[in-house]
Amino acid sequence: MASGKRLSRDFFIRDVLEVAPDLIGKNMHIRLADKAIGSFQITDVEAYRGMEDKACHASKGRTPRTEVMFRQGGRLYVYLVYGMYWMLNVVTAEENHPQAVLIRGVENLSGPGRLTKSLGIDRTFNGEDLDVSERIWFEETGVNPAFNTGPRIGIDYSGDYWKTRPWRFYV
DNA sequence: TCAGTGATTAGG
DNA sequence: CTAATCACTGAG
Repeated sequence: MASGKRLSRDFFIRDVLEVAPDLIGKNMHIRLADKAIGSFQITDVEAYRGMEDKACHASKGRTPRTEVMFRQGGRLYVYLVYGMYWMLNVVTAEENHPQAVLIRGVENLSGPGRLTKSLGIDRTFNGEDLDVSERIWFEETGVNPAFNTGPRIGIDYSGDYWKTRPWRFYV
């Protein structure tokens, strides 16, 4: 597939368990504080899948915070955790299928909280449309790095079944 | 191992 | 209104 092409809505309107591993090796482009566009290859993601997934915020139903996850895929879901860290997620699937991919890391930036802090991602990115945004989007690269799978991080509260789903994908 | 930090949510 | 919870990080 050609590189340098923006991933359009159709890429994200698929099941999160297809989209999440597919994002490994793709480039995230973002307008930085100095106005330059940075390009970062994605290395670490997690899938959160619907209302039945007890680790997914949408499992508690539709709330103001989770509203964007219920929309059609291709937008960002950004929220604050522990009063300090913004988490960057990409909404996937069709409308009313609340799913999202947490971007845990990109090349040279490990950890979801450190990533957003470094790149200047905050609440203003919540709901951003990845089809048309001029400050953040994803691009095809043509590379498909080998990756590992494992349980998701920081969701011990979700019970034995959900906390052991191997829905983390990382290089 | 554990405190920091404040938005979000359920409940009274 | 109160209080619990939290998809994390860095210090010790």
